[in-house]
Amino acid sequence: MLRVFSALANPHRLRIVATLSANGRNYISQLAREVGISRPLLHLHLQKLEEAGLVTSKLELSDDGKALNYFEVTDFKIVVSPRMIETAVQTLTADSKKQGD
Amino acid sequence: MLRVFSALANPHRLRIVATLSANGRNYISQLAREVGISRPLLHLHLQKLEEAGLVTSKLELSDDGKALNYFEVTDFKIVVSPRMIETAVQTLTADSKKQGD
DNA sequence: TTCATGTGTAATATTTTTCTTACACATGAA
DNA sequence: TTCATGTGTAAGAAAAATATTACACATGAA
Repeated sequence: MLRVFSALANPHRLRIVATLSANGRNYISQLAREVGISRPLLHLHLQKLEEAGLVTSKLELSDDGKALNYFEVTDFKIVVSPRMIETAVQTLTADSKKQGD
Repeated sequence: MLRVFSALANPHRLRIVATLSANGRNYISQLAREVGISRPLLHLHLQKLEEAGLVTSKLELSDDGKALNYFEVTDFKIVVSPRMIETAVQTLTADSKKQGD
């Protein structure tokens, strides 16, 4: 939960999710051009989104032999409310860092 | 929106919301003791939660004359989905920092 | 007056996140 | 082979978030 909120607490990552949702699945290099950020940076953001379970990736071979890593958004639907947070907090560890979705 | 996600992207703040939701309104010093963090730090976190609209504060005079700043959670209910994020992203400014709820 | 309680905030670490730059490796086409 | 395209990641700089410490101020009770 904390991991999900952290993933969404960044303008680039919100745009990435929005773009993937609007335009459908895409591979890193192409998506980087569309979103307007560098590939290594996008790679980092996609990693966080994937760890949060908001996107998934699948490595595919293109016709001309390139290995393309395709990303797409998952069908998440999270209702955030005080009660929901009460429940979610119980899953936080003592050192309260990131952890199991 | 970004502001809300950022506010929730922290274990202390999640606990603060959960505590206020479970135990009802409370003033800073008392809440600091319950949550187990310093008062200045709690003050900072409450500020972020209030800017995000997740809690509200009200200054009150106690019977013995002390000025107590009471906080309570708002009745927020936010449904987070890819489509919702598509919409929310449109409200991001070019320099994409925090901004109007 | 002094103590215990409450309020707020400024200045300074400290820690995390974010971002850039550079490297290494692979494939098909020219 | 060289070029254009794709992949990944490591190292360090830069920026932002987090946390501590210390200060200032107020009130009622002892």
